[in-house]
Amino acid sequence: MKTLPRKDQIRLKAQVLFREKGYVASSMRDIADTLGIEAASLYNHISSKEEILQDICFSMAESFFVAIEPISTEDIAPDEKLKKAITAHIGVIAANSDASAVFLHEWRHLGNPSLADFKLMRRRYEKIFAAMLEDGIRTKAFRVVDVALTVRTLLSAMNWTYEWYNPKGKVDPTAMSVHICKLMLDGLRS
Amino acid sequence: MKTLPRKDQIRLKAQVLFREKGYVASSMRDIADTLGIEAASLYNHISSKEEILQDICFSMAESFFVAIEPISTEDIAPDEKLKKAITAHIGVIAANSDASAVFLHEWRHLGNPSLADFKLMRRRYEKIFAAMLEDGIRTKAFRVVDVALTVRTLLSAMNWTYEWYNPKGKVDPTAMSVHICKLMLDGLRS
DNA sequence: CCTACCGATCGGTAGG
DNA sequence: CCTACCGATCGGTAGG
Repeated sequence: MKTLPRKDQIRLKAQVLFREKGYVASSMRDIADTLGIEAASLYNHISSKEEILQDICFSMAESFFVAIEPISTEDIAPDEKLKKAITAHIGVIAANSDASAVFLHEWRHLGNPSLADFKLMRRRYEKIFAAMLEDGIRTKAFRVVDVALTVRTLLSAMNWTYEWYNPKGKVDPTAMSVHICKLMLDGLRS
Repeated sequence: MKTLPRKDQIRLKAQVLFREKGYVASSMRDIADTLGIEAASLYNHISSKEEILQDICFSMAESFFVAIEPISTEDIAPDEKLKKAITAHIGVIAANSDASAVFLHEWRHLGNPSLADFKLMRRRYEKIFAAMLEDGIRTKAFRVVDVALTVRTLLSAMNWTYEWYNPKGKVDPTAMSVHICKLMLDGLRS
């Protein structure tokens, strides 16, 4: 039961506020209140409000890459690989639902150069999924689809799931993953 | 080439700003600047900043209902009905991409009672899609799925499309609809 | 970590 | 539709 470093406590509380009210509408005083200190005291641990947002966004990006990259290089069937990737992605979201919400919605309030870096990382991440789809198309495991469009649809289908881990988990991550895998691979038709 | 009423001009300019910077980060002075007037002058046409957000959110909600409700009562096969509904929904987004972005992301900055009304409308809208899925499951056109979960996945798969009608339309709405219909009904597997 | 405070900006009003 | 202005609040700093 070790107490976290103050900086981590700040990020954790800020995540919840940023998710609930949005980054811009959350003030430093709001964050300080949740910690029982004055707003000015926050600046002993962080240098700016935006630094908190940066920490959240980039550490989440890191988590997604760490989860997905090893899978992308595995030598398994395309449909199995995609399933593992979907499951891993949703697993990261489920384990960090507040941070995921912030990562997904508040990144645009980053200033440059962080904003440009963030967009590049996102493109890199999309390309990993694109490569998995292209592999599947080439080996005839998947039908021919517009890859860019399918990647975006797939990511959107996964990225709303943080909402279900809101206050208390309604559905477990495994069930979500199984559902989305099946829907994306085989569709709704019986 | 009739000039729009000032109030509509305000909403149109605000849509673009709210989409780009978010509702909270967009000031009344920002909006006034795009119209070449002073911030104080806006209050001759609207009563508050939030009223603009309300107008955008509720007029979009209205557009979605107007598009989807007639389809929901048609007497056609479940898969055809779902296709028409997806096409109609994406059509509304494509025709109002700025307002759609605001509708989808900024609604939470509504105050009560608007916020509560908005959430109710959204639930009503989800139920229309849920009923279409349940019909399909009952008649064996669709396989048995978790309906609530599938509705959310489907809506998410459709609702990112406003991004592709950003500055200039990259893809036409018809292509987007065909793609998403096919993916949702038959999946990725060949 | 606090007190005390800064300049900037916010949504909005009064009065014309 | 403008000038002039309001109180509130913002992110952040100085100094201890």
